Amino acid sequence: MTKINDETLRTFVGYHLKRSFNVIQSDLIETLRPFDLRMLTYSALVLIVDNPGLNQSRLSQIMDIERPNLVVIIDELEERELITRERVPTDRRSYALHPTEAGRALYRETLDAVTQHEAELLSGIAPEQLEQMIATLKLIESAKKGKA
Amino acid sequence: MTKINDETLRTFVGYHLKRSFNVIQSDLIETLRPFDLRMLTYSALVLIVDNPGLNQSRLSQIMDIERPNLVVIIDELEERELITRERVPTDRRSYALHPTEAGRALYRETLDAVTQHEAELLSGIAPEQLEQMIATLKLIESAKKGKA
DNA sequence: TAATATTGTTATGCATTATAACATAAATTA
DNA sequence: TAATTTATGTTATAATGCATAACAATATTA
Repeated sequence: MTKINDETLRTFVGYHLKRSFNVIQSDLIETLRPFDLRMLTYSALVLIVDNPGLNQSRLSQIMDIERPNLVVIIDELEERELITRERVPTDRRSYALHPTEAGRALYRETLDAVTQHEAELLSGIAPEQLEQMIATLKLIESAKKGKA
Repeated sequence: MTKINDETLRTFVGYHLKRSFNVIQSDLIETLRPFDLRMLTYSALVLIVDNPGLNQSRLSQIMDIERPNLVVIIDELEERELITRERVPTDRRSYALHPTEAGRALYRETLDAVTQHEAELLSGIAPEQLEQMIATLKLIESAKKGKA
């Protein structure tokens, strides 16, 4: 059971990002399981509650997924009566997405659960250290190259 | 074109991790494309070159993927004659994975390319700041809960 | 009005990840 | 030693994630 050498990969920031994200993702998946939500459906619900009336195009942009892939997510949320699709009078191509009362209730429940779980997972790390990391992560995020 | 509010999601460390990782991942995918390598096949190649003789079980552990999923990756690397599978005399169940000379050559080429691309992508960020972030990411990584 | 662009959708394919079941071989136990 | 259990690699299968092409309906632009 000799230890494996991953020092070469450790020279990459992306490797560290992926491995630490995996840890948080695993925890999040377990946290959301009792609510029968996956990461993407959860993100969509949160964004719809916080931005009532937005349409699917805008939502897919902020979520960084393609429009076709969002359709099934919205289908599921609508099927579960957590959100509604409403025709927009001024642009009859698009739907305005709104949360239902049940959607807002689930939002509150899950927000508490997710917040608590992440806080517990990261409880050994100083808040200022996390804040500083987030600042750096934002810099990386804004380093994005044009996708064309 | 009103701006979307994602402040709620921004309260989660995981959200920042995912978004910044997406940026690095996109860049990495483009960097590896000319070599006809994907992230997983690349990681496997690097780990095999750096740990010649390891078996698939150990490799799947460090790569955080299931054994069955590693098989196709190893198949591809072997098919391209970048690595070899050799029966281990002392344990005839497992294969010792070794890089070929072509595998080592590709390793050197890609390592240069990936290193340069990541450095360029992150050139606007102070190295000390990145180091500090990596230290925090390691803490998160080690916060992993038992998967049972 | 005619041409072009946008929104949401369907269909499709590929990559990633997880699980069950299995053959072979090794390790453990009775 | 014999029987049981465990480990390794494999196949098959399924769920999810993600990307592209093509389309109908509608809006915008030329």
